[in-house]
Amino acid sequence: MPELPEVEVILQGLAPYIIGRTIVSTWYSGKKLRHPFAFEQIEKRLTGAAFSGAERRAKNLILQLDNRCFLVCHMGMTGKLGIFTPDSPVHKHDHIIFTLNDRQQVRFNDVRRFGSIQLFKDLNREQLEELAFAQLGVEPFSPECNGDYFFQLAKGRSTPVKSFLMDNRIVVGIGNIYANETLFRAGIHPSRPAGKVLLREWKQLHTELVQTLEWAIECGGSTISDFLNASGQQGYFQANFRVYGRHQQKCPTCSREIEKSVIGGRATFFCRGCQK
DNA sequence: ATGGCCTCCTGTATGC
DNA sequence: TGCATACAGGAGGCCA
Repeated sequence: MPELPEVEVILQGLAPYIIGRTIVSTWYSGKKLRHPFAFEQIEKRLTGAAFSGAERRAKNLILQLDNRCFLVCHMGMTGKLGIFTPDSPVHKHDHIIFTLNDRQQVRFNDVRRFGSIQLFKDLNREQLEELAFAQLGVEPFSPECNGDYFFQLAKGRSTPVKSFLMDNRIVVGIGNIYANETLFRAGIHPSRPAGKVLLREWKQLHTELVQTLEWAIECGGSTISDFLNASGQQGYFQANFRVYGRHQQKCPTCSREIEKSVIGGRATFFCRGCQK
């Protein structure tokens, strides 16, 4: 589910509800998540602490507390963070609930449990970056992410350009949906070796990438099966998909049939006519 | 170093 | 209707 736009949408929806609020109590289902949930430590360190900031890094949501602690939330495939009132029924796959001093609750729900919430303590933002995110590539919206950057890193690489785009050591936040959509919009065939993509094509691809991600955020993200924002609403960028999930349908540009293949074990959609 | 495959987990869709 | 199987948005680990 959540790629960069969806995480951004959750962030924007969540932040106004939590900033300045204090954690009163924490509940944990006890079920195993992608990374162990340090329940006892979190209860001990965060009870009484207030949220002082919230930001997105790659597909992580970083929630900053006012006592040199951070909660790093990753949604995995099916994770959701939402705001609930205490009387709304607990869902089957709710795993973590923070109750705040205004009685509202932040609930982490994750059917497949590929997501996680991790505690980082006794450090500042800079140290968190080194500790948790040192291996990550550039943010798509940052100035250092541009056509030249892609071109330089892709030199000599035979990996398909789609896999290259989804490699978070290169650039973060791009999952299967936005890799498919961006490559279509840039006119680049997903299985082309990354090293064979020309500089001008990388520049075009970068432009399309930024525009697609921005547009998706404005649309509230993409809801394929179960993405919901922090208020429980669906996104509608899926209405603007041009290739993702549209195999055997006509290409919106040239009317050829959109094809489906598998690259790096992931469903891949493309138009042979428009993407070279 | 690189690229490809597998796995964690549950729910849903598909085919027999 | 029931059952088996494939597949789904992420990402890290393993192996060649």
